[in-house]
Order: sequence, then C-alpha cells, then structure tokens
Amino acid sequence: MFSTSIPAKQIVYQLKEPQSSVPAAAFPAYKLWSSLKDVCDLLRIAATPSIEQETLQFQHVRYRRGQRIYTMGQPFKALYVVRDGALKTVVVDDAGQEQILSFPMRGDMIGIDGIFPRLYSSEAIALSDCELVYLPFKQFAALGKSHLGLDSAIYSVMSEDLLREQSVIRMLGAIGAEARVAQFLAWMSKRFDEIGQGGAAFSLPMSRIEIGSYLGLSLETVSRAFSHFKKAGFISVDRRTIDIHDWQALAGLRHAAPAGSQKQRDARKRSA
Amino acid sequence: MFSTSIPAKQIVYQLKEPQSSVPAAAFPAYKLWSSLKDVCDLLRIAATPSIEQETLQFQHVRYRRGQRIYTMGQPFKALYVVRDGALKTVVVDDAGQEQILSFPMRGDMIGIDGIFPRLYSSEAIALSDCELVYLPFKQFAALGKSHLGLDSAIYSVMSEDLLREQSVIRMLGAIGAEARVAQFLAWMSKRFDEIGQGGAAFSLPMSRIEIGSYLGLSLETVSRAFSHFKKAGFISVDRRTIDIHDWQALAGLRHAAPAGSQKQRDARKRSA
DNA sequence: CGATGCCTTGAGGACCCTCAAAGCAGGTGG
DNA sequence: CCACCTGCTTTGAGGGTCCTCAAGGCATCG
Repeated sequence: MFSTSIPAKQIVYQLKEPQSSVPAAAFPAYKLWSSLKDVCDLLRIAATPSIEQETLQFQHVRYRRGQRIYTMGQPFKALYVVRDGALKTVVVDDAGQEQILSFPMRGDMIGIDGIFPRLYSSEAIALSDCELVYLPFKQFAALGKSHLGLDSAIYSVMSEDLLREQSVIRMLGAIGAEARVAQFLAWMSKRFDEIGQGGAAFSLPMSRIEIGSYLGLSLETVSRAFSHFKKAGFISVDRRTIDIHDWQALAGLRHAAPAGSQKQRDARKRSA
Repeated sequence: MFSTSIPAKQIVYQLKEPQSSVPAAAFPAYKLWSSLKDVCDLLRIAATPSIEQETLQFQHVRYRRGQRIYTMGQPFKALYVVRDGALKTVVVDDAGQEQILSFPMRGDMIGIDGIFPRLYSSEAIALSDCELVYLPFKQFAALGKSHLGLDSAIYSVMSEDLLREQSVIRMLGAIGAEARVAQFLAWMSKRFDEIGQGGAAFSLPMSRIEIGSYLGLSLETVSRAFSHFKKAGFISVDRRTIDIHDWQALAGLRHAAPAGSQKQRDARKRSA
C-alpha cells in the first residue's frame, strides 16, 4: 500500500499524492546526498577525523506538504534527519483520535520510536515541503562500531529526545493553559533562532488545532492565549505570523500553574 | 555531598542516611555481581553466544526506601538496571515542584536521560528497598562494539523508553481523569504480572500523591477514582493493596476522554 | 498515647472545554 | 475576474470536570 523501500543507490523523488500538480522538477536540484560528516553536523554531533573520512553517502528525500513520511505499523527500516522544513509526529488511537507528539525541524531525528518494536509506532507528516536525510538503520547503526565515539553520539541523540518528551510531560502534568502556550512560543522562538530563521519573527508551520493537540488544549484556548499575549504586548499575531516582543515575559510564565497538580503543597519532604 | 563513585571492583553497600537503623547485614548476601548475560536477561534482550561468553561483571548496589540513586545536575557516570524493588524518577522545577516521570521496576533501565547532557537530568528515588545493577556507561557502551547485535539492543531499550513516555503524553493530553487512573491500574497489573508477583492482587509501592503527580491529577481525584472503581466492582482497594476483579473494564475505560482535547471533531483529514 | 503521614469524603469554585456564529484567506471553477 | 467553497481563526456564552480547601478516620512509630 505504501512502499518506502528505496532501492539502494538511486535517486527517488517521494511524490505520492501530488495534491497540487507541481512536477518534481519544480524543486531545485539542491544537493541530494549527504556524507556522514554532513549528518553529524546536522545533528550537532562533533565529528572526529575518522567520521570525516567515511565515504558512505546518505540519500536525501523530499516530501510535499501533507505527505506522510511513515505510518504507524509500517515495518521499521530507517531513521530520518530533517534538513529542511517542518513536520509533525502523531499517534492515532483506536478511536481515530490524533495526538501530536512533536514538531521536528532542522537537525531533529525522527523514527527512533520504531527501533524497539521494529515497527513505526507513530506517524510523521510534513507540515511544509521538506527535505530529509534517509538513514537505513542497519547501515547507520553499523557505522557506530567503526567510528570511535559515534555510538555514544547516537545514544546522545536518543537521550536528547527523551529529555524533550520529559519536558512535554512536565508541561502537560503541572502547568496551566496560558503558561503552556507561552512556553511553546518561547520554544519555537528559540528553535527558529538556532536554525537561523530569526527567533523574533517567524511563521508557525502548524495550525491552532495542532498546537492544541500538542499542548493538551482545545484550539480555542490556544487562540485565546495568543490574543491575550497580544493585548499584553508580549507578541504580535497575525494568523500564523508571530513577532516576539518580550521573550522574557513568555518564558517567565512557566510558573502560574493551576492545572492537573497540587499547587504549592508538600513540595519536598526528605531532607537530602 | 553525595559521591556515587564506586571504586572499580569492590562491594559497596549504598547505605547513606540509614533512616531506620537496620544494619547492612540485615540484607541477605544475595548475589552481588551480574554477568552481561544476566543483564541482558533482565532487560529482555536476546543473548547471543558472544554475550554469554563475556566475562566482565557488573556490580549490584542496594538502596533503602527513600534514598536517592542520583540527583539532578550530578555528573552522569552510569546507567542502572532495576533488579528488585520499585523506584520513582522525578524532575524538580525551580519552584520546587515535583513531577514524577516514571515508576521503574524490575527490568527497567534508568539514567538514560543523563547521556546527552552528561548530567543526570532527573532524580531517581527508591520507593522500596531495592537492588540495582550498576553499569558504568563507558564500559557498557564499549561492549556494544564487541558483541554483535548488542548495540542495536541498547538502541531498542532506549527506544522502548521513548515509547513509554509517548503513551504517557497521550494519556495526559487526551484522556479524562478516571480513564487515566484506570489505565494506570491496568498497567501496574500487567507489570506485576510480567514480574511474576501476581497481576490480580498486588501492593502499590507509591502514594496517592505520587500517582497523581504521574497522571497529572490531584491526590483527591485519584482517591475518588479508586473509590468509584471499587463501588463499580472493578477492583478492591484497601490502602495500597489492590485486587483487580475486572481488568477488561479498566482497560476499556481508555476511551471516555473529556479532558484537554477536542472530543470527536476533525479526526483525520487527508485520505492516505 | 500523642504525633505524623496517608487516605477518604464532602462542598464550592476556577479553569478550560463545548457549542455556536462570524470574519478572512486561499483555491477552484465558471 | 469574481462568486463560491473550504479550512483556519477569532470571540462569546454556558456548563462540566477537576482542583482547592477542609475535616475526620486509620495506620505506623517514637
């Protein structure tokens, strides 16, 4: 139904479900292969001399807005690193409910959650046209053995992902609605800044519904929070265009917690 | 203040802050070293012949109820695998708020979130007396190179942890209070069953507050949910002793969602 | 036996979801 | 080029879930 198999060394434009009739050629023939060092740079892994000498190349794949990179239940074959564009990863429960897990952007690795069950256990969908580096898992994992420190670096990438999820859990479990949205905006701003797209003014790649799903809120609550921050002068909002005027104010809203958890009770008991 | 350094090959009883004055000798001299194969068995990793021949041994460490295994910000040195007992992992925010991330039990690996930042980014605290296997990270990671398939297995363990966190996120983001508690009980039951402590009747190692923190609920809501399930005949509750009478009923409450997210709208749009 | 945690149960109210309507942008087709 | 449709966003009104506050029971421990 949806064959992701990419025959060993062959350029494949991933253009199923064209949706709009732009031909593949409409994409500039950017750069379709990455060396191991390129991948490490993307992932912010320090490259050793040994890594720089590796000649194995990894293919780039492109997706259009709305396309699925992989689907729940599909056999796990590869990891992907985002080179350009924005995506969402979601799980769909048996009732058809979508829950968004992350919004991967440049430098993020996706597909990790498929390693253990040997099946992708979430779906990745492109929010904008995007370009990914395709890493066949076996080949990539094998490189960990031949390059000193690369295995630890891969562990690091996975560990980082765990950390990111932990901060989401913390947010969902112990923070009020407005503070979640504020923190989300602060994160996005920081993220766009790192990527070099200007952290102060950017365009959100996702809808209010998607933000709501990610934050455990309804779309209306997200919208209202935006409006509130606008009135307070922290940001400007116009549709998906955001200008951050007061990053500190947003990041500072982390506290203000009325949701899910006991406010200021108990705190800590045992003295260390 | 809290030195975790364990001098290479030497038995160390971790018994700081005795709390109650039970001497170390009160513990039976169980088995204080594990081979790589033992560790793999614990982690449910298939052991290859090469792994069975590995002679490197890993030390066991014991902790008493209430003791910290590691603390946030402490330099990362080792992973631990739970051999016996139950723990909690928590993050503490700048306001002193605790948020519980997981309740590791036999077969779980902890400390993974410290790999990337080279600092433990959460705390692990023993809920009961327990016994862990101490895996110095460098030595352990190095084994991944010399044993075929072990590196992939380690990736699997980490990937599994990611999956577990994802299901927590899904719960916090899109499910009502009672359903969370129900699912929590169903999980615990399954977990105790796997460990061989009887999935139908068990004793919870954690308090209502801790369950609430994990599930993003107040302790009162947890308590009320327990009472409700008792009245409905799904379980018996007496303090921390739980008897599951109708596992299906609990697991079935997964749906019933009124919290955090849009109920039955939109669902899925683009047809695959 | 008093003190201390932990758990249960009740009453009131805050927060955020649900439902509803209207404004706007982009795309399609006449 | 404009009408129309669809999808996204904003804003308002009402109500439900779950938190907060409070009091009392029941174990464990010094």
